[in-house]
Amino acid sequence: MGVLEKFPAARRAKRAVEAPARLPLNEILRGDCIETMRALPDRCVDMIFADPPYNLQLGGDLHRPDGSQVDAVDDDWDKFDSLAVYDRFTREWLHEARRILKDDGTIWVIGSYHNIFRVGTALQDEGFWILNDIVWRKANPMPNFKGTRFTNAHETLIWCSKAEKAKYTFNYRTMKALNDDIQMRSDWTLPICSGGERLKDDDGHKAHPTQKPESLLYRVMLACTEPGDLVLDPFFGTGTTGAVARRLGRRWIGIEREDKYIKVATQRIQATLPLDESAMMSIPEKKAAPRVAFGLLVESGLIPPGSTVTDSKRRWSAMVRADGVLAGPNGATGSIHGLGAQLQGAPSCNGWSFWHIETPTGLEPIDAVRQRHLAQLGE
Amino acid sequence: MGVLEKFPAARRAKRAVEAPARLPLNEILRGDCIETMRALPDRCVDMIFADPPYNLQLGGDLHRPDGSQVDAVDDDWDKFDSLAVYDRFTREWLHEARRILKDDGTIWVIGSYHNIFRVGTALQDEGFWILNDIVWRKANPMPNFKGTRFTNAHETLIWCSKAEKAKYTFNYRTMKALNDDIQMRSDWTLPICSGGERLKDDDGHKAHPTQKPESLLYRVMLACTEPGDLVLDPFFGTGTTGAVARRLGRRWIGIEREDKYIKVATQRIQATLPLDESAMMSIPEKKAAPRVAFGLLVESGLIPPGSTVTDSKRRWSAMVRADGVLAGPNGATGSIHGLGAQLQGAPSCNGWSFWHIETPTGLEPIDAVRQRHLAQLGE
DNA sequence: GTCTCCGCTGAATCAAACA
DNA sequence: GTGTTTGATTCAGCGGAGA
Repeated sequence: MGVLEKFPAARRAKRAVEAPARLPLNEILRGDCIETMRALPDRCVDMIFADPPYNLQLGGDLHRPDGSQVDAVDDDWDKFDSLAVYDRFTREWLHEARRILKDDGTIWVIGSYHNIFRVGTALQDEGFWILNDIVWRKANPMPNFKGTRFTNAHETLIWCSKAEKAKYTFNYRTMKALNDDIQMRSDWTLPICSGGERLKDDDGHKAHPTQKPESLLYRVMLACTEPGDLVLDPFFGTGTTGAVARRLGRRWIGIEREDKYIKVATQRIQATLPLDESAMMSIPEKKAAPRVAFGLLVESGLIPPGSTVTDSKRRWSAMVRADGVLAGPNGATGSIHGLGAQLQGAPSCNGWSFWHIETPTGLEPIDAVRQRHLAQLGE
Repeated sequence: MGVLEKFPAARRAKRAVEAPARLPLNEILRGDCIETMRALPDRCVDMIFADPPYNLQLGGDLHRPDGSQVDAVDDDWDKFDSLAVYDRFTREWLHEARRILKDDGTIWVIGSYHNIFRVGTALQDEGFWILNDIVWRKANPMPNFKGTRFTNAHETLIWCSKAEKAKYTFNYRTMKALNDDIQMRSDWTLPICSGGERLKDDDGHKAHPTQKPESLLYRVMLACTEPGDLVLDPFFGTGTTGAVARRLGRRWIGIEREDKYIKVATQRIQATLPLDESAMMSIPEKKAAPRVAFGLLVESGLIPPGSTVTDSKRRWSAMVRADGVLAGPNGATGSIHGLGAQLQGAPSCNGWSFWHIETPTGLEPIDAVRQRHLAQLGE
């Protein structure tokens, strides 16, 4: 388990090379999602976003567990039969999705209470590891006209890594920045897709019944992919995933069965302009900065040997030795981290923020010295 | 499907008589929930509220950034050997629950992403008919300390009738009144249980690791039961269900395995005073003011990435990045507030009034965009 | 008595690089 | 793989201490 955040350029470049040349990039593949995924190689996509059907009227692709064909318009088959059919369909496409997902990739699936519990169970059973369930709070849901239930005002997304210990990309800082510097929560309030964003067919009717808002895909992709990553959407519909991927400089593959949606999506994506790269940049993560050993600052004279460091409340102090080791009270010594932990009796400690040096304007964390040093290196 | 609302007094009276005299009313039954339910007769309760173990599968210790340790749920009752074992347990207790539920009764089950998909699947498989899934948005959830995921800020409740065509009670008007005369939605924002409501043991530690807030049960019971109805909670814990039932003039049965919880719950419920009947229909409730992050306007395309913002006198300008961060002159970046303060050399700055966008009619503060967005949300 | 500051806490599947 | 080292990481609400 681990988070890949702002990984080195080498890895990003590797990603671009990894994908076999024969992969159909930035294209809509026409066909059944399961069969079409079967034609794609193992471990070739960085993220999968899936908005599977949940009306159980899935057409001729569905078979009962015994193999017999299901007639979707035949309402004789009971609820349990239909649930079993839906489960089978879900497990099949998730199985293929898992095969073609890279080991450090993630999958997102969106649904409502009609199907999301089946999907979540199938995800866990296939070995995916749930990282979060996300609630999309619709700012403007359709009211419950009959007054028989609560207004169904949300949908649920499930976000999974490929396995419990798998690494995955999560752009924590970017999400925090997007939320006014407060951690992004698992509930997202976004308007439904309407107005000019809602695609219409030639008759002026909505082109697709469940077109998702671009803002939703925008947040998903900003959170869990890097520019250049490959995103697959096996239920492409009107191509919201493709449009947002193009806008954010991600590559994409769409799978869609119906020609009318392929037509609409193709036009839509062609009309979408990629963002300028400077506008796309995500927050540089601290983890990406080159490491600076404390000893380096001592060597450089930025923190001279023999100087004294204290914690912010001056409860403890220590002397900086020439080798970068701190000498604390009662003969205690250690690295900036080790001594800080030792004195506080804590399991661990970030010495960079714990220790401070005296300046004319007051105490300053030694991390500030490191940052100045880093800034100097960068020039 | 049908809703029993404002049913005639006759029906209410009938309910009171229906329950066999031998039913243990307003009592905590000590024992395993499945075995104990087996001893109850068919179709005897009007509602079931269940807060089963979540099967959290937590790993090692978790520390806050300040070094303190998170007091995690490590109780034996939350440990299951596998998902299969958990599923079997879930199906068994749901099967008994279904048997003792009246045909026009409803069941509520609460859970998190660890277990709720298993629960939802099992509910559907047992023949329950999902009416809504409800999201409890926690006003004050625990943050994600390591920055590895989205803050897990909600739990999910599933509300079911006994069958697709079953009648059930839903007090639509009560819910609407409770929500400032707007239909109650499927997402409820409520604080977690803390402060004086949180029960402590003799040592001053929390008596139960997962005590639910009374406000949650209050809303559930107001929505789906009538005074005099019988509510069963098979995982009674510290008795929130019993306390709220008593307060609202409902009858209750609790099932709990552990003596320490029974003891606490008994005291608690004895100390709970039933509401005056006239007071029973209203809840004072403060509505949280919606907070709109700048990034939300960027995501929504209201302020497109790449656009330029300036202060009112056009002394400074900055570019809006895709993540909602502003990129100013000389490589300076920051949030709308942070960069504004930085450029002015001020300790702080209200970015909403400081930054403006160009419009056909001149400069407009970005707060105006926010206000229009809020108006659209209708919140 | 009032206001401010500080500390504590909550159903959590919570690190990564290097030797 | 395993163990060690480095160092990254938090929000809202309540209540007690202190001004």
